[in-house]
Amino acid sequence: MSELAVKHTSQGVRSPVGREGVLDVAAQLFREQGYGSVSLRKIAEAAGIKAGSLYYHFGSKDEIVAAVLDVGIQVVHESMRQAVSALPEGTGAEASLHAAIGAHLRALLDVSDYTSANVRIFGQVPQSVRDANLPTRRAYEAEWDALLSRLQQEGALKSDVDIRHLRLMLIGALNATLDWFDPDRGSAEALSRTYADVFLNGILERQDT
Amino acid sequence: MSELAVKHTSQGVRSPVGREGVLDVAAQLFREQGYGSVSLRKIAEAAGIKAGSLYYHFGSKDEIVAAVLDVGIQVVHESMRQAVSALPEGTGAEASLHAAIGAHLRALLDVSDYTSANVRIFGQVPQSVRDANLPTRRAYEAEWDALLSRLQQEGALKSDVDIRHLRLMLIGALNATLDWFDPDRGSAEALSRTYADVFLNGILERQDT
DNA sequence: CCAGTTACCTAACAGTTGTTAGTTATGGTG
DNA sequence: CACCATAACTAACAACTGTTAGGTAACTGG
Repeated sequence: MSELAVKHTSQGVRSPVGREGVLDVAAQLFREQGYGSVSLRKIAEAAGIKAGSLYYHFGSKDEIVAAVLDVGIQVVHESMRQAVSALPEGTGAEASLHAAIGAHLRALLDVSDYTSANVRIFGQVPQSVRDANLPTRRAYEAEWDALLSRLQQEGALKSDVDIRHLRLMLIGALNATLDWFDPDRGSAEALSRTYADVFLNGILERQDT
Repeated sequence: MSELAVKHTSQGVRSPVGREGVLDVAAQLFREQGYGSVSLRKIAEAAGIKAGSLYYHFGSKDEIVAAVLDVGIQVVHESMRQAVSALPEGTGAEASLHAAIGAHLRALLDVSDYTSANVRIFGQVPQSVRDANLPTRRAYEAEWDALLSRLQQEGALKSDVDIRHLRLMLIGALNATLDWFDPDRGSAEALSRTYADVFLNGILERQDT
């Protein structure tokens, strides 16, 4: 069930688990159980190999978790970048933000064990591992800041909101969904509509229209 | 430095660390380092006693962390409940929500190691410990739902927003501040103003006033 | 002054952890 | 066929984990 193990292709060729197989399994375990309670022996067992064998592919546990963290950001970054740049030129602020929010939530909730593992365990890993992940994170944050700044300069966003602050609030709120989101009770799609609406228009009843 | 240890009062009476001293120290360590990397020996050392002695006050490590988690919610619950009920009758939705948000953020960022420890480690502790903390959590969540429902029934909040959803989004965004908030770069007070404004009015530029 | 309670200490246990060294089986290449 | 890189395996290590049993010093009520 949980064994990737040694599969045989149609040619009868022994197909090794390999570095990627280990990372896939590690990302899934980290997402499900957090950092502290996932030992190298658990990762190895789920991958269908023995603990010592992990050291053929990686130099340490830190190296494994660092790789998972980096891929996690890269996936959501690429997803968000692409979603926004695919929009027709002159797209309004509402649609742009909605696209970015949707991409982030889909990567987090639907698509990637790596991204959800990153959000889940980043606060649990050793300082050195966190530091190693920082450059990748900063690149993603810069992408958001660029989008928000652009919208603000176009006059679509209030001029008095601090961009960094807004980004922290937004991504913080999105990432928090990981703690309670249940795919059986709603889609990431629907969620992103709700979030975009609240952030753009607020929750106060108004007498315009 | 980090030793509570055995202090002497003015009468020369030996004052023990005691159950509360242990919990105080444990809450601080959990807040700073997370759950997994705080061992009983670390807690004991920081409290100025030996690891085995912890079992005089507690039956297990789970019992310690469970106590920390419960107190954490109780503190923020009491803080929020009191802030809202202290408002003059007939206070508007904006002021009410601002008070509740401010109370939550102050407990989280200024006041309590217990509350911040709860937010930080809840996702890291064993399932059984999480379950034990659930009733206390639910009571706090119910307090928020009551407030939001009241405001919605008064017509102050849009009628189409789901209360549970809104509460999850709001508390999620507030708790996420723990990951980046720096008391040297701003106050919890100022933060709560920003958050209340964004949630109530949104970030879109409008042409009213 | 004695008995009892409170709050600690000492020393050890069994299990788990990340990690290492040395070995082995497989499949492609000259 | 011989050679070699790849990708595993086995077995052990020292350190650390939560936990337990039994002992001890100090203060308190009778």
